[in-house]
Amino acid sequence: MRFDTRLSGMLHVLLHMVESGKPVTSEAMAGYLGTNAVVVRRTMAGLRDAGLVRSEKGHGGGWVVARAPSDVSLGDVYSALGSPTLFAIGNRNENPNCLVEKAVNASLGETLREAEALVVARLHNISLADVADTVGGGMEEFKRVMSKGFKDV
Amino acid sequence: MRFDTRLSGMLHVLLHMVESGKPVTSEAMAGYLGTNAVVVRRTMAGLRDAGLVRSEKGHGGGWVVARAPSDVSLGDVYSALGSPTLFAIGNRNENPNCLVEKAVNASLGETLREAEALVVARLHNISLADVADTVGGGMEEFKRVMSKGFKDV
DNA sequence: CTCTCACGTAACTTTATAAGTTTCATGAGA
DNA sequence: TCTCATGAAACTTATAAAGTTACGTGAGAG
Repeated sequence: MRFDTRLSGMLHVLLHMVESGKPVTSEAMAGYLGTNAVVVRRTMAGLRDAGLVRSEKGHGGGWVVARAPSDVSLGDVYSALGSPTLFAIGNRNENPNCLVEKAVNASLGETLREAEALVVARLHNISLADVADTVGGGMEEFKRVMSKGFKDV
Repeated sequence: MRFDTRLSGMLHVLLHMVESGKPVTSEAMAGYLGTNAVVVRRTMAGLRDAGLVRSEKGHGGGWVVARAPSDVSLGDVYSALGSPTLFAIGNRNENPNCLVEKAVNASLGETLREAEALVVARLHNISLADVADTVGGGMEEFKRVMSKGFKDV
């Protein structure tokens, strides 16, 4: 299975967008991620539909965060991506006739559901602002923007 | 990504092996799983190397569980499979230069590590015997074998 | 008005990996 | 010695994220 890095990637560019304070183009974000602008647009489309970001066409256009960073949780971003499958493992057959397999599914399924609930709860409890606060090193401009509060550009 | 069902599949056949009380062929297990005997052998190889099962060639051969079902945890089986990747999501780049990406990795990584630890702990806390106890419906032979304790065939 | 910038989207290719398949070798017992 | 069963190499298939190509649309700049 190739491993889904959309959440990781989108969080990365969202923080750069907050840092920038002005519209960031798909091309620039593709640069941050070492990927293609089309991949960025495709993935950002979910966040736009969820109201987390807005996009503007033309000169000076690009993407901006549509809410205060303290009001966007990692869980919001995860949901906006369509709540992609969290686990790489799982039950072979979700509706087996075999009683033994049903027992295995129940046991394994319960464990995974618990872990999923934990992850989703944690993600909803961390905001972009929280992550921004943990960015180390001389990011003065970043801290300036954050300390002044978010301006809805 | 195609989703890893080896743990689920192996637990299923292990319980059938316990139920049977005699060697079960790869062919029979492939029947339980709706798959191919070679897939079963390939996957069971890890459990054999970990000492959880033994295999015998020739007439009357097949696979047997090498320990008491109460002494084999789901975590043991997971480890024997090589502790396959648990999550379908993760960080894009584990060793970024970008400070923003480092902050994202730390935040997301911590959440996933916590959930992974929870899953592994839970799996180590459930034995094959525990799962067997939850098998519902008229599995008299199964219960008989379990109540008599495990015979090292 | 038109040129350029930037997003929107469809359609296709690439990549990684579990799963599945084919084939042959080896060893155990009837 | 014939059959059964595992062992293992080598190959194909399936799937979904990621990557690419190509073209359309709307918004400023000049």
